[in-house]
Amino acid sequence: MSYKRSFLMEERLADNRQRILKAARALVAEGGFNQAAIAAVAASAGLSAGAIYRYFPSKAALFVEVLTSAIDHEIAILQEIVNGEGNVTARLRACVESFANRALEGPYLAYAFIAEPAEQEVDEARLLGRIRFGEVFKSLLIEGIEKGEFPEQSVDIGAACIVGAFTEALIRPIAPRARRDGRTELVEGIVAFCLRAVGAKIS
Amino acid sequence: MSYKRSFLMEERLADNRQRILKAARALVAEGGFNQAAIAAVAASAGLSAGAIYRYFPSKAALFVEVLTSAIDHEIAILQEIVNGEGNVTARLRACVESFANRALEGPYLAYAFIAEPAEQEVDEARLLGRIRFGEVFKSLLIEGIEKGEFPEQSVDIGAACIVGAFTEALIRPIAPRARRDGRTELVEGIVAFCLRAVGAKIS
DNA sequence: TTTTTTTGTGAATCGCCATTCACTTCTTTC
DNA sequence: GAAAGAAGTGAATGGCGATTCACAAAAAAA
Repeated sequence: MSYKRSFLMEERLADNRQRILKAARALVAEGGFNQAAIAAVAASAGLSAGAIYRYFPSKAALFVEVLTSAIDHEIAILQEIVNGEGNVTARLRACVESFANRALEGPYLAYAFIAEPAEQEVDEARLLGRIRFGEVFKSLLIEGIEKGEFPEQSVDIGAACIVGAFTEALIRPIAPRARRDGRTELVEGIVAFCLRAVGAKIS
Repeated sequence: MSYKRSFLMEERLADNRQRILKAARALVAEGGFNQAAIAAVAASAGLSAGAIYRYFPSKAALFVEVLTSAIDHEIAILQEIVNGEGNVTARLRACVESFANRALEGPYLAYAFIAEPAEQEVDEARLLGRIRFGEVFKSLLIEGIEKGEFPEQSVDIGAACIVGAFTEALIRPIAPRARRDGRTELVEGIVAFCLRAVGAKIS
């Protein structure tokens, strides 16, 4: 009667799904969303174009998942830092540094995830991601103010500004095909900006 | 022999061109680049689709011009402030305020100009615009440091961060269709953030 | 093994718009 | 006013790539 997938089958399917996601991410990483046509993703994942649609309802859905899972990962890393040791200022610094360094690691990927135009849905996912990043910083700001490390200030706006600030500063060297020298200075500059901006004592 | 356009004819042509630009801007303002198909622009300008191509080589070129001229206008306003009276801190504040207020005035337009996905060329123009905005702030930063109003700092990075910060903070309430209450607070929050960030004395 | 259900294939379809172009209408020249 | 040139029209074209679909291969049920 009813069809029951064997365990191996289950696994193979799950594996296919993962391979599709991985292929998509890789293509985005090397050429942005443009390079990542369904046909290309399929080929790179060793499947046919049609098969993709057994795993994802649409191209947009696929890329939303690619983006979202990347963001999840990123957020997890930041969250770990936030929950870690040290005073708030140090942790804020660590967050910005960490994010910036990883972004500069894989330029195109970061560009695509931060700024490259894509379909509506992907864009919405991106906005959501930014908001989530904002939340992380917001929690730091709140803690910092509570502990007297930062002066009273609007945490919502501050959080958004921080995200915007380092995001923008990162995109410039990333976007076209800029060199990566001065990377340390860049990251340090961004960190300094953000720390001053929140009113941290030591800059 | 050779055809010479009468003065009236010249004028009518120039007028058409302007009308096309205006129509395009209006469409973008009300529905983003998506709403602004060539056919729609043409209709709205009282011309046929084909006619557009007598004035602009391509859709991209048209929108690049729309965007660029809007940016020019914006830059001119900021430049005026920069060249004006008062200490650097005050002028920086005025720039941010002025920009933010205008952006909140016409939400969709600002969104389109700051963030909405569009064709490659338009995007490049947008990046260029951001850089130009950056230059304006950079000049303020340099002056501020010279005059001792701001501490020593990386002006390039700082300028980029400022643009990113207020841009991001503006987009959140703008992007979907947010309310405009708390506008004053928003603008004030952004200004405060930026002033602290550059290390201005009074915040 | 045969039947049924699921998964995979990839060429054909389809939608979407910018762009073109054969033609009409208006301007200028003679 | 007629001829020649320019501007305007809008339906047809063209390209692109996501999505579908008729069919094939593979897996589970019988």
